[in-house]
Amino acid sequence: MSKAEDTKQFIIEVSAPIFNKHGYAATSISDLTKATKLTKGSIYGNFKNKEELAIQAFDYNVGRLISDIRKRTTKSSTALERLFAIIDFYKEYFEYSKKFGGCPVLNVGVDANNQNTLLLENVRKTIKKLQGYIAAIIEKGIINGEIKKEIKPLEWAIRLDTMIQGAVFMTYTMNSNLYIKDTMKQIESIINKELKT
Amino acid sequence: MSKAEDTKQFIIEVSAPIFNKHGYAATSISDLTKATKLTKGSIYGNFKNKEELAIQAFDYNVGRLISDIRKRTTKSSTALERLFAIIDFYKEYFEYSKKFGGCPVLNVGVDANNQNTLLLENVRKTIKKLQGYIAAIIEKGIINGEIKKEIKPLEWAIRLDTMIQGAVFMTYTMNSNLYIKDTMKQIESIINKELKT
DNA sequence: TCAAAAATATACCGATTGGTATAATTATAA
DNA sequence: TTATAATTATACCAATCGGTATATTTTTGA
Repeated sequence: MSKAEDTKQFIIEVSAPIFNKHGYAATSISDLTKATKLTKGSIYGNFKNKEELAIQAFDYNVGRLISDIRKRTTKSSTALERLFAIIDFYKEYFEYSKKFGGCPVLNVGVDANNQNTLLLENVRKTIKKLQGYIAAIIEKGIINGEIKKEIKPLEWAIRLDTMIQGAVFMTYTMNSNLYIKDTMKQIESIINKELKT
Repeated sequence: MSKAEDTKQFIIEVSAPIFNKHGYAATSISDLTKATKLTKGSIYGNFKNKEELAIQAFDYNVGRLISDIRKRTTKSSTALERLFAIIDFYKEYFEYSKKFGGCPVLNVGVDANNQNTLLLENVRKTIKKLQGYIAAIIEKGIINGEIKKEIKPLEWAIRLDTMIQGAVFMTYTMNSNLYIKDTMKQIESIINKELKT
């Protein structure tokens, strides 16, 4: 990586939690020059404008997030174990996601709505990717005979993802881990009662 | 109501959906003077500053929301019917909440986090009020013998509310009613299977 | 080593921000 | 009806906004 690519990556990494925490409109370029100790020239030399940087910052955040989820799940071999690995991951998500400045899917999803089409489109892609990933695990479970064959993979992936996002919102807004912890227990119970063969 | 009180109320009503849709930072005073066709003097004559107006706008939105939920639920007499009335209310929430500029609890909850303490505090009060309201219905259901006596009212009220908020987030972010509709069916199933005597 | 190229810093742009002082207008109560 | 008070409009403030032109510095490859 050249010096310039280093700088570009550095700007993204420093900007990502700031954008995520404060939102697009409430993050000024001067917030970013202060945090990076670089100047406007440096930032605008590496990014066309504020929007492009915000998008790359979001992509950086969700890239790390999805990579970490994959790492955790692929440690397990069976589909059910992988599902429970995702649940376990989200049990610690309140602490984990603080380094991003909060949940990027939730924050940018709400922030970009009615405000920034490109950012919103990237959030939607991320959600679909996550749901597709969970659906694939469920599908594998059905093939392996771990999960009931009448279960519709994507339908249940969406259902679980929706519950998780609700828990993340409540936990951050109320500043209490209670919501995530309880929801994850609830999901475990649902998997055992309704999905498991 | 005096002429001045009329103006104040008018400013709140016009500003409320704008703040909710675009967020606190992304809403400028000039956005509000354009929408109200009033001037800065008029707005600052009625409100101390932007924050005070944003808080009153939020309170106006959630006031209407909670009032409408109460109206719907008190039509029914039994606890179970009231729970299902709330579920039915949220089935139409995507269309219903558009007049607010989206869900005020979700939008302001995310927007105010790490940004505006007073607004966030009002969101928390609203969430607690809603959860308390649902818990009271469940409690009544237990007393009436409609709901299993081992059910913990507030625990389940929080659980249902968390699922609802997740569905609202997903529906708005993905611009699809699918999420709310499916989650409400899921909640109906949970009530029938786990809460009902 | 050194010149060309790339990256970063500086200085500036017009526009807009939230907010205020004051002038003009309107409502209110005697 | 009229004087007073309250409200709304106008004109302005310094600060900040996103962005750019250009000067300076640093990196790169021959």
